[in-house]
Amino acid sequence: MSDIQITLQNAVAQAVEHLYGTPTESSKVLVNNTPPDFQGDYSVVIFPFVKLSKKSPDFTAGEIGAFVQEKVELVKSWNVVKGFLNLEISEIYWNSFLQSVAENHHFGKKPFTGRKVMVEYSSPNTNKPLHLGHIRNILLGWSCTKILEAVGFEVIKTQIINDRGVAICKSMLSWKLFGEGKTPESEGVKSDHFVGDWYVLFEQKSKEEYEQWQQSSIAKELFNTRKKTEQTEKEFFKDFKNKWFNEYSKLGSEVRDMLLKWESHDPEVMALWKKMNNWVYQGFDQTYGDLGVSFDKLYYESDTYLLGKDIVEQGLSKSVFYKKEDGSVWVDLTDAGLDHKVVLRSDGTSVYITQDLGTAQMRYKELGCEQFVYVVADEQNYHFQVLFETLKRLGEPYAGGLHHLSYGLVELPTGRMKTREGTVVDADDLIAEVTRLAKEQSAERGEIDGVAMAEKNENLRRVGMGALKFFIIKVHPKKKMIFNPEESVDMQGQTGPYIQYSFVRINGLMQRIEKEGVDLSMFAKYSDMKPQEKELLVALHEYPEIIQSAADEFDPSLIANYCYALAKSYHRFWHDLSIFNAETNEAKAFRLLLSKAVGQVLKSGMGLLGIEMPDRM
RNA sequence: GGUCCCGUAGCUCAGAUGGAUAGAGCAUUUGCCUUCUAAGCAAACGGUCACAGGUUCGAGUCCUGUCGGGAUCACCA
Repeated sequence: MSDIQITLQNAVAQAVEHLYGTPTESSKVLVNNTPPDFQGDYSVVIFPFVKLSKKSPDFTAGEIGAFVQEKVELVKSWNVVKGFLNLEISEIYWNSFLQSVAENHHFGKKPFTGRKVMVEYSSPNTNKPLHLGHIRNILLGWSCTKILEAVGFEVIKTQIINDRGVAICKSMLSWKLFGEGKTPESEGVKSDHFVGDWYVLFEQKSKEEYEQWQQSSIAKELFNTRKKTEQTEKEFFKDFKNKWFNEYSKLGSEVRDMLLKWESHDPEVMALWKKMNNWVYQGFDQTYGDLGVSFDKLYYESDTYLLGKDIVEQGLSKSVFYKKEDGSVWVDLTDAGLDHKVVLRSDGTSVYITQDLGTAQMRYKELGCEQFVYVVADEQNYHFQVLFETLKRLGEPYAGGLHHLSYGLVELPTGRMKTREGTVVDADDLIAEVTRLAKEQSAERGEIDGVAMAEKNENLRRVGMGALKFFIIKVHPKKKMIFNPEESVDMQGQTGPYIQYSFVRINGLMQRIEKEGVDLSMFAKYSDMKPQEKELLVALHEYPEIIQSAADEFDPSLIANYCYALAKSYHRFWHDLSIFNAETNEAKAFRLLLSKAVGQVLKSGMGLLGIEMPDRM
């Protein structure tokens, strides 16, 4: 609710009490924006008061309208349509509002409140490069950090790196067996892709080994004795794959051996592990840089995977957890609609959730945040429900401030991306592709042919990335997304470049103001406001509320849709009205000031999405 | 089977706390650059808001059920 809407709510509530003698809670009064086809700026829904007035909706609206106009100076006029009271706000209000926006680069943002939140928005595995799914995760999370900052939080941006386990051992073993000492430099391959390639090779070699093994007499015998009725050989071996890898595979046993050596800190394995992970980090850094994101604090699973044992002890002593005869420890969450869940294995080792419990506690002690946001795909909804509920029962002080920003998976028109089928959309490829597209389209237009190469490249990089980022962020996080690599991302219509283009138009005006030294102070004498101008003012007016709801709901798509709507209104305004050649000097000043304000808000809003504005395009 | 999420135009998506005739973009068709950048503007076409009940002055929005799609229910991470 904006200040003016609250004023109107209060006035209506007063009117109802005064006219019909029944006190009404002002927050219950509905004050919406008036739809474009009607005259007025804000509309009050009158139906709820009809019971009190015992008169017709339109008559009631008239009585309330007269009272409100009397009471609130800023209400210039009112009219009634079918039970809706439409109120028009005076130019004085809009003019002073416009001036305050144009003068304030932080319009819509709140000052620092002293509150602190941690956002974990990337959790990559170190055995392969980042892909489109990671991009959605990272962009949503990054935008979320910007939005939380805008409402006054100090935000600690973190990533947890899954740098240990079977997966990275596969890459390591594969390189050790077949690598012949090759390096990313020697092969001229981006270093995280280099590591990923060895992982892929491992899977390939393992598949070959499995196929060969299926011909052995042991395999034939297993098939004949254990197959289910009607099961073909192919089906049987498909199901058997994990068991084979764990019990019969030579590569499988070598990987497990390597994992054990890693756990016992074998120097040779540790050296190899560090070497390969460093290659991956180098590659990740470049991709993060291209995406324009950064972190304040890094967590490595190799440091945290043993955490959580003491929290299990605490849980047992508080009787939040219970122990079975075999020594495993459990939590019973059935009364919260969840299930029984293991928190410690019978052999005393951690499971995934043990680690998360421990990490949460450690972070709280270390960072002192009151809120924690985890940006993780919706596959893990259940896990986070269990995690949060468990922390709550343990009485952790931050338990009320935990939030899982859950988002839907990115899918291809053919379904989920699959490494095995080679349908994974690689992050670096995609970034290169959108940049190429932006350059191609710019060349077709020829608008900035004369601009210096470096400046041109930077502008077009922003356009390409703007297209990609907007494409992803405009969709509500919890919805799954379809991405068609054939069509890639658009640059026309409801897109990032569309919004950037409206900014570029404004930027052109601002440069001209500077060159020609236009005096904007006479804007306040402009009184004949056009609908296209009012529409922009109303939109600007909503910006602070939009940021607040985006923060409350952890939903950057609200900002994206807002920016699009604002840009759309601006394009219409630009088309319909002359700005520099306006009818009067007052109109010219007003439109230029309005343009300036719109430009600032667009830049600010897109900044909350992690999208930079080009100067020219 | 239990729990959760989704179902809006041919396609991709908007539709705060229930409010006025359900909106954009893409695609298709058609207009608009001697005037501030046409990555733009305007128009046409396109809908039983999955279906059936219910709540009420009013339901795409809330409740119940049905049907479709997805996720998850490991001493995996």
